[in-house]
Amino acid sequence: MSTTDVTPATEGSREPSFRYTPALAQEIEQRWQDRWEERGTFHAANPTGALTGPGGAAATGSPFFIMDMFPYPSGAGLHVGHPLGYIATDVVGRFRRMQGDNVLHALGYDAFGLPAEQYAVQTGQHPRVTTEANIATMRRQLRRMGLAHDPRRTFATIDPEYVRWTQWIFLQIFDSWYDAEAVRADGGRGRARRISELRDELAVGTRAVPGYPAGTAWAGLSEVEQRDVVDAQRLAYVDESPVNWAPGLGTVLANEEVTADGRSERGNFPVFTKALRQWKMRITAYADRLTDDLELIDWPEKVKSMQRNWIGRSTGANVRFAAIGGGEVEVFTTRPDTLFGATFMVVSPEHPLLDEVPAVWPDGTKDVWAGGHKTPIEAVAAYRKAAAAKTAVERQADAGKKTGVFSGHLAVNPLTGTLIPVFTADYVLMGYGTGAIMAVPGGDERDYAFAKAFDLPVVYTVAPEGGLPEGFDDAWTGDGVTVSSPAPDAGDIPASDLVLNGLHVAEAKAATIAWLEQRGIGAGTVTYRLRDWLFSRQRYWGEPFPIVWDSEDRPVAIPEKMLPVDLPDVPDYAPRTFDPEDKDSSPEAPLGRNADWVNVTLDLGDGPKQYRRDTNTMPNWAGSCWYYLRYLDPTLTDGDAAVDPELERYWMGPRHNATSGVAGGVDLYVGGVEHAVLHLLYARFWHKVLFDLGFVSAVEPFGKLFNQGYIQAYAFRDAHGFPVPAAEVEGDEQTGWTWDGQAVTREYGKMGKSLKNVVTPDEMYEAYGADTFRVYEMSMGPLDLSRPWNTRDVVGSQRFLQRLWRNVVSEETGEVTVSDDAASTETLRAVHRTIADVTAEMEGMRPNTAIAKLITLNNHLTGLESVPRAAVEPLVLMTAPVAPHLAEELWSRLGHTESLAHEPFPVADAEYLVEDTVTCVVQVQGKVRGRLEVPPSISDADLQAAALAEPHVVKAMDGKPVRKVIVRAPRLVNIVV
RNA sequence: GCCCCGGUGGCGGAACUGGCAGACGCGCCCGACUCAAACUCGGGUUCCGCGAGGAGUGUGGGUUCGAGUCCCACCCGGGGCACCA
Repeated sequence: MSTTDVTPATEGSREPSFRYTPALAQEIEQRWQDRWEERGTFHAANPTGALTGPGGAAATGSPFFIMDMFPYPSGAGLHVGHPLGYIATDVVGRFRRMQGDNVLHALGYDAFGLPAEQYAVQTGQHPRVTTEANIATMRRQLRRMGLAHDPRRTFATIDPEYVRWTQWIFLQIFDSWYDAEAVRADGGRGRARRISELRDELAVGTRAVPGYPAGTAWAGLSEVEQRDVVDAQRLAYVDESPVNWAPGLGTVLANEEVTADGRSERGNFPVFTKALRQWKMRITAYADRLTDDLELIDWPEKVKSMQRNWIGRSTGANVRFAAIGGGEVEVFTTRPDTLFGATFMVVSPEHPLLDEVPAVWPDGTKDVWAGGHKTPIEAVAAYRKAAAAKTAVERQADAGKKTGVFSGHLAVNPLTGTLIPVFTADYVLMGYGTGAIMAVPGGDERDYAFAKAFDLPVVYTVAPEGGLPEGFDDAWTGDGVTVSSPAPDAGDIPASDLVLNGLHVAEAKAATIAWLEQRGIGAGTVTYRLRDWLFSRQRYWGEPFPIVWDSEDRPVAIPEKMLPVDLPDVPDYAPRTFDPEDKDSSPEAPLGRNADWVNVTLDLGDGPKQYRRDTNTMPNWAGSCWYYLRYLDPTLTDGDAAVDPELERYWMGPRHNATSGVAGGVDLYVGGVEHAVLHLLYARFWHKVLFDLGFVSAVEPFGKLFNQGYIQAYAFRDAHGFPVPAAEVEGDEQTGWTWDGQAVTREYGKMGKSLKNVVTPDEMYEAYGADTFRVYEMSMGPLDLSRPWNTRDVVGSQRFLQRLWRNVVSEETGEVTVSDDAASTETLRAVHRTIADVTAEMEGMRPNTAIAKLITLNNHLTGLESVPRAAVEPLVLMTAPVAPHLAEELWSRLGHTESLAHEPFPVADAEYLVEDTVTCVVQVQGKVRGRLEVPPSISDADLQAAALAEPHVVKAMDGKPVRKVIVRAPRLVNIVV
């Protein structure tokens, strides 16, 4: 290309004709974007198949798979905060490509889901129409940013060919069960196996029939009974159980989509617990692996701990307490060692023990226990009714207040033989553990509060930190971690043959569990907070289930050949919503509105039969659970699996030399922290099922995860509290802020239309160009930190690029001004120092400091009489990841005909990294008093002598004798007097 | 309440394993160019002090020859979890 095809910046001013202005930047940027696309510059080469590199090139270099959390194409459009992560991954990807890696980077669209559907309902257009329009807008905005994506590998989760594979994966999960004993490929125990293998084992009798008495013969069951047994084992199953129902949304939700205060994450509607027949996924079978394998991956500790908390594994013991009058109550406790102190029990209001209670209050019932009721039957019925009527919100609000009532049941503490009362109270949840607890008020705050409220005895069994409470004898020798049997005067507790005195908690737990197991009244066990994933939604805009229901009302898989099951045209795709508070309402699926679609005659292998289609759709998490696999080969339309195993092994297989390490997976996955327990947990679960079934070789889908921060913005409000356009506000921190002559107040937070503080990428392209925008976003601060957007500051990035341009091209003539004379040693040192630093900063994903070093070098070149080629070419190459268009343009003007995208990143020459002299700091009493220019190789003794002779140092020592000298040659000497 | 981050100039932020605090940028000040302004370019810019010098990384203690960095206690800000036995 020549220099003459550049449009000079005119604007009617006397600005130099060839200055790097926004207009010139835009021209350069669009030209290079077109060129990249024409040449396929960023095509990533697969090791096999049709997807080759630029010009049909084969795959070379180490595979590096980099990914963003793909966007949701909302109608609102992008603001400058959205692309931060995309620019960051682009910078990393471009850097790695220049280092010789085979970089796979593309972007798809997560396009099913509630907001798209709501937007469509509002605008009266079909969601497919609005969604595709939104995707087109977003593609345009993102292309204009110059992202080095492989354009052949983009897709949307709503594409029929994508839906086909989403449904296919569902069917794999449906066709699997979890064998906790089976050995899997990575050596651990427990994996998904095919349903056919379960049937075979049941048929030959090597596996007992679950849910039936031991010895039940499989052949003795009817066909329907057999199907029910098998269906109950599937990893995707239908189950009637209490689920989260949001009438205001018109759909049921997963636990992960409900906030702590009992509202829907989307829309903030109240959520009620309602028993409904719904699809679930058996994610609980993977609870241990989902916890343990966090150790294998390079993720932020914060996200790992959020997942650990969500899964909530706790180890302890189940203990059976015999109830008076027959039966028993099993409890779960994490502290079996405190069994001595269990002075009462509490069961959840939903606990089956309460279905039968004594007719009269037993002897010893205190008035406060009975709650004013004449009989336990009356008391328990009243309490259960009240508890059932409580909403999650009320229950949350009452947390801490202890309510409950005595059930009339008495049980025996197996360790002490003491009779203890069984209460029911809503602080015990049916959904956790066994729905019953042994209450140890001496060790548990909640139990203590309950004991105080109901006048129950308190027995301490563990020495608290900071000394012994009154009433304890010398058995308490510990420092807060010893346990003991209760002190002799702690209550009417008979002695036991289990003595824990003096043991540490862990030892005491183990001893108690051994004692319980020996007597067959308890066992060590593990409990999880995680519940199975509620997978069906009563919405239109999602993947239909590839399931039909037969005449026996049992689910039947649609054969793979018949996929995808497309969304039907329905008269009305709006969800059936209800009064948000109407908890008696029931979900109604929009897909049920098309009877012709629902009722079908299909030949599923045994002749044409009548079926009813499942009318649920999948949650929008389904599409994001496997999209990383789709990038590997988005053209795959048929075959036996959603991804070619060879491609998966190449891009994602376990490898020790990549950041993803032994677990394999995507090498770098960048996105917001908001998906810590939703998308990231669900995707790991699906991936592990696919691993068990042999479709993928990586143990984990995402080897390295990075959470980028958010770009936030200032918003301004007038005296009435109404937001005013932030762009028109004047003033600063000192003077205060005004808009249209009136004082306004400033606040800091999100960017949004309602706050009138949105800045769009399009505005940035127009006013500065994409490169300046990219450099600004990357130089604002560390990538994982949230920071405020300040349009005022963008000019700094523009000046940097302008100066870089001027170091190569004359603003007056447009001629390249670079000198081919040799560069000075000083300049070469600056260049190679910068190469070393920038490489390190880029490898550490710190573009902000990398840019600072680039600017420093550029400023150095600016000060030279003429800019040597040997200095500016490395600088241009190093700038390419952050400002690719300008770098390409300069590279081309410097006489290179190929794109620099695949040009090797500069490598520092060690010769120029050593200095002739270094500055040695001389401290007296730790304060800097003098400086010495010394050779780097100076000996400790020479340096000490020089330091002690330095005039400022001598003065500071003030004639005092030297007590000690610390020498860290060649950088530092500290003299102690 | 528990857990995890963070607190450095007027602002965004630098500072590798403890070793010159404030890189780079914004803003501001001074100067050059200009009739003038903008742009651009050069210089300065932690605070106090004319100066020598002194103080300084949320607060208070500690370890160390030496602490933004390590330890203890506390304050403030952000995030996560929260009656999970």
